[in-house]
Amino acid sequence: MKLNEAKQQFIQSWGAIGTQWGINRTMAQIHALLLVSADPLSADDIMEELQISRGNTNMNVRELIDWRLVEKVLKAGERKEFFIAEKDIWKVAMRITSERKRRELDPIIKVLEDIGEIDGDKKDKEVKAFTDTVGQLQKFARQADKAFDNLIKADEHWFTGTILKLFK
Amino acid sequence: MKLNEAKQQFIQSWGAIGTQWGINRTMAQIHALLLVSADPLSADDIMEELQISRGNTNMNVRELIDWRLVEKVLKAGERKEFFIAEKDIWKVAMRITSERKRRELDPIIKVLEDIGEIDGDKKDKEVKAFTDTVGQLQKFARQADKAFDNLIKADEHWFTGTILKLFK
DNA sequence: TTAAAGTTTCAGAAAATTTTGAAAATACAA
DNA sequence: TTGTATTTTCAAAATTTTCTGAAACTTTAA
Repeated sequence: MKLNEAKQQFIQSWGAIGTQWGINRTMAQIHALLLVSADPLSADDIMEELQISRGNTNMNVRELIDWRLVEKVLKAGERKEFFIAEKDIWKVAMRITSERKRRELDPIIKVLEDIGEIDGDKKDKEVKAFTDTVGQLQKFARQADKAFDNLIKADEHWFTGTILKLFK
Repeated sequence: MKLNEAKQQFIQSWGAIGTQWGINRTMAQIHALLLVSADPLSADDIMEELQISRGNTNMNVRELIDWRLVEKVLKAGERKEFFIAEKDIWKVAMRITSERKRRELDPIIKVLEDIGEIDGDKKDKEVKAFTDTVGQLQKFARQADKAFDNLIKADEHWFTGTILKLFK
């Protein structure tokens, strides 16, 4: 398989997978493109490569920067901005994990707390079914929350250089 | 907070979260409704409660059954079908995990294998950038694949009754 | 300053996804 | 069988999400 063909397939697949996980196709494609590019790309490069508009490019690059998956770099003597992706896949996974945790898990825990305590007869089977499920979810969500925190913390500190490298 | 109000909020939140993870809103809402219902519900019950059409109900219940999160139950003397959700959140998490693994991770690994070996000069920095990233992703995906397999296997066997219960 | 290069914004258009509802299919009782 | 209750299907409609492109804005060099 030729490089360009393989690149193209990677970009398309990454886009499709992103879609299934609630990430917009273009954002995933830009990410894929930057992940496999040797050098920083400009907005024009991305537009050209993916055949998308300037507005779309700008919005999704900004979103990727928000997620700390991509950053701006400047080239000496060039007025344009260029973009580069974090290439260490472990770091990428960590950033996505911590970002989704912050944006989604934390709010879930809040909702579960709000609705966990309800008025009404605790003997009523409808009440019981509700509080049982919500209680289980609370426990589960808190456990997951802690687990992710530890994972992220561990990665940001000492572990990084030693034990976790075994898994890379 | 009253039971019905809390139930309603749970259903809405679950739907919103589902959307962010690429699961359609109605599917998540039906799941939420069944999770907090004491008794099995019929298609009519679900339609009534969520104010959705019969077709929509049917499609999404079928999908939930596909995911092994919901099952049909029959009531003696009733011609209608009723539905009930798996209520053990640990099992729910396992099923979602193994289903997404099967549907998504496995195909990713296949794509990465297909595109991992490309023609061309391995000294070329474009080629190198591509194969490096794809190689890292392959390693990562395989590691994740194994980890999930072990988790699922462990849960299906001996562990279930003993060690893992500590985390519930 | 001015103007050219580059970036951002956002209303409307396009595309993708979800939902409806009625017809067809199926299951069951008499 | 036949008739009725129930479930399933799927084309079209509604909704949601994404994308475009041109105007507004910003930055920089001269």
